Amino acid sequence: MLEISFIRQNVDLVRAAIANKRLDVNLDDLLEADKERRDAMGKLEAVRARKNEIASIIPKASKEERPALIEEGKAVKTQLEQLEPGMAAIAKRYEDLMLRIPSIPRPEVPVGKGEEDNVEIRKVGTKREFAFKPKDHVELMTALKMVNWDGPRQFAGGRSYALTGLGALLEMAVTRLAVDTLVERGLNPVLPPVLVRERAMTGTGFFPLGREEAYNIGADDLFLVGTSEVPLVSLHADQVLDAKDLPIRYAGISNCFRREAGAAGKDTRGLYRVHQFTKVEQVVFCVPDEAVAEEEHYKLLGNAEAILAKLEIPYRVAIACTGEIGLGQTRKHEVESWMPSREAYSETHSCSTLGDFQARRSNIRVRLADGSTAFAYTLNNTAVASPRILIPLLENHQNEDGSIYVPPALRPYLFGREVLRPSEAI
RNA sequence: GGAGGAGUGGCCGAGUGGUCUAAGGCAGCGGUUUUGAAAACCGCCGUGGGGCAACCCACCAGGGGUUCGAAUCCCUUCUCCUCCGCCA
Repeated sequence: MLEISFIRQNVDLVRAAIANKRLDVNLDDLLEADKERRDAMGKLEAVRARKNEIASIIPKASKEERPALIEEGKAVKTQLEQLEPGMAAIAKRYEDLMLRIPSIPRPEVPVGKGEEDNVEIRKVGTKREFAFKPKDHVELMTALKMVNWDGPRQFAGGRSYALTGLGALLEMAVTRLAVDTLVERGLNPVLPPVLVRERAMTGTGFFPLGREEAYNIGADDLFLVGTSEVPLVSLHADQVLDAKDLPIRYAGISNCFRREAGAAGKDTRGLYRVHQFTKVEQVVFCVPDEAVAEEEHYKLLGNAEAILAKLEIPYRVAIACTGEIGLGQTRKHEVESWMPSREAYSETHSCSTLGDFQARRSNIRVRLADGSTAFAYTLNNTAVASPRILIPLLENHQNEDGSIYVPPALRPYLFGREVLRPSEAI
């Protein structure tokens, strides 16, 4: 969410952000609603002022004066009752529009429409040249008995799966490797709730635009989160943080649930795009200072890269163009891991700065050194998301016989195994 | 799930229908004093909105109601505490 006075004073900037982020909200509607709201508020407040005035005069008035004042008070009350529903409707329209106004992308973000306009920053590691025909993760995992495909798709629906045996251990291994790496780097691990109220979804910017993407537990008015960013940011909703305690850095570990509503029929093979997955997510709260936020942003990116290095996965880093960054994001880097079966670098991590966009919606403030308050800045980045990360891990580390090389960093979490072999599958 | 109690500014806390325009304390900010710091003293000090300004409006967990007037009374939702029940 942006500040309305900022929007009024920077109409062109906001208009450009809407166009560049390819959103369809109409800024003129908002400006009109704002004008209407202020006009209506002026009228309403004048009546309320009179109401308050009468209420304060009555106790001091003589017995003779009172009846007339009470009569006027009643009239004023009737007037208020007539004005208030209109005011509520105007305010509702204004608020609905405000929730759809994006944050302003930072200057370094390239203007563009889609993925093809993202700008590659660097490639790390070298794509492996196979001396044999590499298998994809579906074949590899099936041979290693790492996954049960058919059962879940029958009883739980499309895009469902069950990780079994070494598959289950491997997901826990990459998860634990990521958590341990982050804890060593000063992040505080959190196992948060994944079932949340609407306020948390709106407060973090996923609603109203992403409503179709979330599972709704209708009977209890709760939603399953698509990322632990939602509960982690909400952890400090309605709080005033002390600047001395910042930055706060969390490592959230959770299951994530996504309906993939706009992706019907897309990436249906294997474990690339699924409805439920496990993710370790980094979330940071810092003071509202662009330089500090930038430093934190690159630290988060560095943490993700350190994990990929331990997993020995080749990847590239790109800065996402305006058309590819979300409503609240002011800057986003994607980390894309090399996936041999897709013959492409595909997204496994997403590192974002949101400025005070989420903090305004969630009412997260900071008390600064001079005693004043301001909205905090928030940032987040994936550390590891599984099973998607298993795709580059298994495909890049496969041997001709279908066995899998285990990078040393992962071995302590896999009973010391250096190789996973189909013949030893559990 | 049942019964009872509670929710007031960054924090603690007073306030049971009318100068509440929310006491007081702590914390914070500015100053005096000091070699420096602490202490003491003086001043400032909730958030948001409207207005050039004087000033006005809203907010006492959320929503609704009663009243000329609500932090205060009523209904409802949420959260916390105590006890009981059920359950991992």
